[in-house]
Amino acid sequence: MSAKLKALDQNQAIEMGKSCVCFITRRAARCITQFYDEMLRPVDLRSTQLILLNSIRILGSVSIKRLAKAVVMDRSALARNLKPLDKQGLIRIERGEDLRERVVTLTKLGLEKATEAFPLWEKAQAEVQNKLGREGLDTLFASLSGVVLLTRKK
Amino acid sequence: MSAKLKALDQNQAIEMGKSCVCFITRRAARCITQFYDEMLRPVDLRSTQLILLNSIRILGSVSIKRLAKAVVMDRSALARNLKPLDKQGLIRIERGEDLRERVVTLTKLGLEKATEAFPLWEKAQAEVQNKLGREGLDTLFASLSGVVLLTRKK
DNA sequence: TAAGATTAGGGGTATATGCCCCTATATGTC
DNA sequence: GACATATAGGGGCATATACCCCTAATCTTA
Repeated sequence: MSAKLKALDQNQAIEMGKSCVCFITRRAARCITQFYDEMLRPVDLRSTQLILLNSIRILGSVSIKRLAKAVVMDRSALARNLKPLDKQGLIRIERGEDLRERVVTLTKLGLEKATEAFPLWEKAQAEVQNKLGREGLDTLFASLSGVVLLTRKK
Repeated sequence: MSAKLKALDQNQAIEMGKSCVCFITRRAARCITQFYDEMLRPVDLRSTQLILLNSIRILGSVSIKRLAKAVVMDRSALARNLKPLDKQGLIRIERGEDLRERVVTLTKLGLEKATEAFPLWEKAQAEVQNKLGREGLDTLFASLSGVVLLTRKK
């Protein structure tokens, strides 16, 4: 801080509060996460966890690195998020052929869990879709996907 | 789990992976947060922290409860998020007239910090806006605001 | 093939976030 | 004014998330 700046005024503050993409996106993520979490409570899974189980279901046996890339998440954060799933026996984590790698696999129990969760997810999804309308949902997706692609490194 | 369900198949899994509003929103929030965080690094503030400082700047002295409502966040989560700001002397937390309340106020240092951060925020914001286009940004806002309003309790 | 470069993960540290339950304080009612 | 109720926060617990740095394993190249 070299030159003395004119202090942030109320108008600037309001502009930031109203238009900040980071704020609005995080806020929405909080709300939506709570909503899905609530819907998933009967099967004792958080939405974040279902997302991971489902991603593993899609990818099959997959390294941490590749899974992290698929869900666009920091590797070490992902590794930590996998721990509760491992502890509950929903996934298995083993050394890969390449000994540097850890390979993550869905267990039988994990597949069952995802299977139970699916209809609940569908219901949550349907409600949100209902509220936003088909069109609203499409534009939301387009915007958010755009954001991911454009701010993502590498 | 009473009746035996048919196991989640690949198509269902892919549908969930592609269309889950929770997933896509969280993913976008992660990316955008990283982007803003990086831009704000020179002033040693995280985007979440700037959002809070700015909200306090707008509201003036404000109780935890009211601030939480303003940013649509869990009270206790918010209280915790305020701690690092308090520790750095950017805000002050005092008992209110109503002794149940804690009143949060921006300090001189906090205002300075927000002031320094503002141009960096503007730059980040401009870049995102640039990428999405004015229109894209507007629809994004409309959708995400809609989501917040509709999933919010009370 | 041995030395250097690259890659995959893990651990440390810090923050962000929510739920539940407990305590302190107010408020409202008889 | 005493008691029931409602409200504001705090603490415990668990998870989510990122960055940095370290180690182990693999790959590249002289």
